[in-house]
Amino acid sequence: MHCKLYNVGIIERKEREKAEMRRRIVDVAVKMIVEEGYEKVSIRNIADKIEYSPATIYLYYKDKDQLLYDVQTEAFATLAKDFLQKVTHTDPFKRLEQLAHAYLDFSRNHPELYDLMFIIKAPMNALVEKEKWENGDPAYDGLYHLMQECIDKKVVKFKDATIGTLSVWAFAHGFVSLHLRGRCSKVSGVSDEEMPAIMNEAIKEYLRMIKA
Amino acid sequence: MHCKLYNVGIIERKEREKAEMRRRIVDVAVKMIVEEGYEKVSIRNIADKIEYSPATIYLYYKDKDQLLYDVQTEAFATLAKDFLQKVTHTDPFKRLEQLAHAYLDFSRNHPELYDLMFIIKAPMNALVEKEKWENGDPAYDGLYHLMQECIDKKVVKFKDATIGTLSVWAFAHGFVSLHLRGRCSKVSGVSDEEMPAIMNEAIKEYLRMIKA
DNA sequence: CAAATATACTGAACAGTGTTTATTTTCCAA
DNA sequence: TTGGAAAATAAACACTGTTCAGTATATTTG
Repeated sequence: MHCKLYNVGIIERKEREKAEMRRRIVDVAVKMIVEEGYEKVSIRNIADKIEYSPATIYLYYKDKDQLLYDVQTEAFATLAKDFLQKVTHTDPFKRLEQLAHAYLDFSRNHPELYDLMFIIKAPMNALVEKEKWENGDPAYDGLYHLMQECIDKKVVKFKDATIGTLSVWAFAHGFVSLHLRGRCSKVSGVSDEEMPAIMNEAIKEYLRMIKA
Repeated sequence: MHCKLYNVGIIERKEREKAEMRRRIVDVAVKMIVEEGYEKVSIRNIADKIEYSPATIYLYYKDKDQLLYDVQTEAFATLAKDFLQKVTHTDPFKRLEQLAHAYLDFSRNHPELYDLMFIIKAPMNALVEKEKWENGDPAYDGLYHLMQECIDKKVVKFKDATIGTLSVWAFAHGFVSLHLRGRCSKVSGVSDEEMPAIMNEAIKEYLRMIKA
């Protein structure tokens, strides 16, 4: 007769080992994405580096999208760390300025991670029939509450926090993504070298304009 | 002795045929990208539809990136048509408003083309060691000159046309691309259905803010 | 401890991708 | 008609994500 297999201690250890394996997979994927670029991240390359067969990856992740979702989680964690360290001011509008510049800095320091977080489709495929994007939510929420505070204290022109939040985000993301995907330089004499300076200038001007 | 091969008429016909083949390739690629999505566009699928072998494509295009660059050219041509039809006002600021809304409309009517034009990396790889992005240039130039006119007539707050142009473009593109790549819905209760309305609202508010 | 079974892992294959090369077919000029 | 240039292709190469049958390892049971 088939009955209780494995005692509780072993089950716990197996779960721990499963989690550890997933960690190893995600860690090596993050390393590869940062050091060699997103395009070099393949199941086979990951398998090579952790010294397992490619098929083994599929015992820990349903597909590559799910794996990349966990890599994205990691990327958002490093962004959160940046924010926590750099967004310190007590004045809400100054905090908004710090946040915007921290966002731009992150995109420059970790362009491949930024790509995975905000541009690449793959990790979002892991969200089908899920209603929340847990990875992006904390960052969005942080900006949203900051925006709400700015509205409450009447330091910005926005009336609606959602529109204010999305507007600031879209403005920054628009610049970053056009630049990352090579659409800015090579149009009418805007070179790649001058882009960071122009972006900073534009963001400053935008913040000046939304200021109440 | 080896001497003048092919008379002039035949050479001309051959060149015409070469151009016609490229047309067929690009046309079918555009059709596929619109009807089946960018991901379904492969050299083999294109070859199937034009009834040639995959290797033949490489007699007319160095690689897929070069092919996609020509598809992008086509996409920009349809955007230009939209602009020409919809951006008609004599007042420069109203023309700016028309342009912004035409841009958003285009992204909704042709999301896959928008992707190829402004997000996907591949077509830009065709530009290595080229200093100008001929595809994007006319659209950028149009907005730039419009912006310059707005600045000259003091109907916008911008002082620098480059920053003004890039700012408006980045703002619109930021919204469109975040939405297209599924980053907007599924964050803190912003659903996919309400996004177009929010985007219109945000653009209107932005234009109000840049107005002098 | 040995046998039975549940779990972990992998080699090999499948179906795709972009691209190259050797070979064949088609076309044109002498 | 024949020699040679040009055009087209079949087949292969080196990748990709993914699946599955079969092997190896762990763990529980008799």
